[in-house]
Amino acid sequence: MSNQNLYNPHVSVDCVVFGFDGEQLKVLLIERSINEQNELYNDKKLPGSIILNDEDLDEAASRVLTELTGLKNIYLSQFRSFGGPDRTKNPRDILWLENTTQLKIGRIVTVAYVALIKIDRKIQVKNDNTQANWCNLNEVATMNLAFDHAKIINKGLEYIRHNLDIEPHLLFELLPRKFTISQLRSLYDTVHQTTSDVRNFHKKVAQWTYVVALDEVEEGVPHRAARLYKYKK
Amino acid sequence: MSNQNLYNPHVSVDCVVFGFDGEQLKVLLIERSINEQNELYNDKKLPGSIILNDEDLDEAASRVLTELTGLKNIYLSQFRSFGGPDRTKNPRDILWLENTTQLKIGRIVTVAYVALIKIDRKIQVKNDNTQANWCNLNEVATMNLAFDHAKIINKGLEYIRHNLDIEPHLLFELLPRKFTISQLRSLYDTVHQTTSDVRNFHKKVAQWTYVVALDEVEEGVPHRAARLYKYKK
DNA sequence: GCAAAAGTGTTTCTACTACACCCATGG
DNA sequence: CCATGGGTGTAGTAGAAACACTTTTGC
Repeated sequence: MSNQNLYNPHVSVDCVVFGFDGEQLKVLLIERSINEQNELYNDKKLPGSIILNDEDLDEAASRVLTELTGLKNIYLSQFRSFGGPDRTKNPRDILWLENTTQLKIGRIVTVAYVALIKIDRKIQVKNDNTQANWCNLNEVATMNLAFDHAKIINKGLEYIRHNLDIEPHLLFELLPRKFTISQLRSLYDTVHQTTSDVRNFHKKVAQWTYVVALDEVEEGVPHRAARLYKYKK
Repeated sequence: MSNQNLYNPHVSVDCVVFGFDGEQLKVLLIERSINEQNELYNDKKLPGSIILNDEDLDEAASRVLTELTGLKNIYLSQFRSFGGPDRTKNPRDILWLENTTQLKIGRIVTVAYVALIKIDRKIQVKNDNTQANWCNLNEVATMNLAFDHAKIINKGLEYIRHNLDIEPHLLFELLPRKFTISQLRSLYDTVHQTTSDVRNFHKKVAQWTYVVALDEVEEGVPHRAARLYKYKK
């Protein structure tokens, strides 16, 4: 990526990529190494990028995800921008920025997106020396994160919590194409921070016209196999 | 405002300022004149500004409102950023930008805020040659607006529609300190695009502990005077 | 006394809650 | 045959919706 492709080094996008492993929510983070006085310092950051010339914000976020995962058509929603002057106060972050962009950086305003992906889709990191990992959300607080990325993750989580009430279809972006009611309930309860009654939840889902039963059941489980459902329209 | 105060001319804030006149929602727009080939061209724009050095996004939006209205402690909430490369494709907008900032401008990413103010508060425009007017929301579609400001206003309206369900207190930012249940219902229905039943609405409000009745009634009306209420806490 | 808006209760329906047992399957 | 999770119905409660007449006041 050559410098003249860059729009300007003052605006970036960052993506909070959520996944669900059947038990808890995960977030996709990039390993970052900084060579500081000949000592390697490791931490994590959100996938993100400076905005390219002639690129819309949404396009930039979409590009970041495609470069990172090899996937297209990922659910993406802008939720907030962060631009405090103290975002880039940490000397390690400044060092990393200047090494990465080869430019002198003042501060960066970043536009943050939430992305939802099915964790079973195999992620193929295109970029050679980039490593991405799924991290448990409740461990994020104890990890070292670049810039204000911990804050961004929290705001992103708040955002999907609010929006699942309005747009319940967001749930299905996180589930496999064929899923059981248990999986759906587990995800629903994780996001809503509730514990639903099994029977009441079945009734609720039965009224969701966009969840349809398949003539299939799950396989390879050491107990009665659950019916599979899919999301429609 | 001297140029070295400016952060950089690539990031701005714009404020969608809503008011309520008792009948409908209004938005505060700035008159803009552009001298184009010795002909004056007039249109309107949202109040906004480039971000200053060492200024947080929220601070910038707050400053814009204080400079414009003379008021402090206005409800403000960031809702979305706009950064499409075609935002600054209109030659008139480019001309205006260069005249205003005295800088060569590529494109601008703007962070948009919603502000809610009581329309009875007298607005004192500080800036000499700036004129601000309350415009009816349903006339916005037919007016000439700078940049993508029409789109920003629509997204801002969507935002408060969603958020009034979650934070009903937002309503009181738009009403006078003392208000009648009718005024509250009228505003509620305008924002929700509903027509509430009068009795049911009274019952609903009676359960809102943060709406308290005063020992006062409205004055100067040619019919039975309505009781006044205030918002508490 | 009339025009104009304020204020007030009851019934119905709907949506959510609580709660316990039998079923199918693999080992 | 047993351990594990899958699947089902009913009764009670609380919140939303429908609906019409009397009251107060200025003119």
